Amino acid sequence: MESKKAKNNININCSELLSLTLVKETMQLLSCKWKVQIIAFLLRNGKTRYMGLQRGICGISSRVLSKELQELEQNEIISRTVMDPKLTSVEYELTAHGKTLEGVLLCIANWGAHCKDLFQKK
Amino acid sequence: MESKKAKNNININCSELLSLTLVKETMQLLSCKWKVQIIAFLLRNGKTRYMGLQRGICGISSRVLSKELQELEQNEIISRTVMDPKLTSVEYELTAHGKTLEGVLLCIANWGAHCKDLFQKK
DNA sequence: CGGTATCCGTAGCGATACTG
DNA sequence: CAGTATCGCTACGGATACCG
Repeated sequence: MESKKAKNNININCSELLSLTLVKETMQLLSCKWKVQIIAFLLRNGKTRYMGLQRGICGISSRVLSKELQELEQNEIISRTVMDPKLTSVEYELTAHGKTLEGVLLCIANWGAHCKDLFQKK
Repeated sequence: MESKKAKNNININCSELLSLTLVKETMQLLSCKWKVQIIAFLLRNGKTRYMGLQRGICGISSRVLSKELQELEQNEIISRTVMDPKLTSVEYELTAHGKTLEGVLLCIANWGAHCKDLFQKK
């Protein structure tokens, strides 16, 4: 869009730009209001049905749950399985790929814990 | 691993809830549109002035930059130093605490890279 | 230079009703 | 049960203009 005005002393090399892009993209995958909760829930509880998710994740509306599940499915983080052809039972679970997010979430949680310690000491 | 599932309710134990809270809170700290870019920029370039940030982070408006810097400062991720009492020079840099986010960002970027590989193979 | 103040459009979320 | 459809709100972000 805009022209890069990095004529001054700002240099960004390729690999750094790349990793920044990766951070941004990954954050976008996760930064919706409920996505991390959905993922965390599935990490803990495994395969779960639609209503199970809605009951387990307190406060999420049907509309939003549906939308975020679709997005997670598009990104192949979760899989959707229709157990009953009459749509009376659909199961969601993390894909193998989705499960690798556990490490990322732990990393984030760890930092958060560290952060809390720091603020409590003051 | 024993997971208690009541008929209607799903029980989550304390430590799990706690870590989920930590993930959510940390995500909130970072999930504004430009924050990770500000942090990444400061990780690379170190101490930077206001205009330097605005030039370096392509597309951010003055208003938003200002707001996000304030929030980052409140969370003690960055520090703000007035170099000139007439406000002609103000420098921002990561605090020691802020620098610990590098690991988290790397973790996220790594996952993103892994993720891309996976999609390209298909 | 380093911000605020103001205005405005849109995306995101919530609540609710409804459908197959 | 597993979703969509509809509506309404508001908070976020972008574009200026302006100020000390």
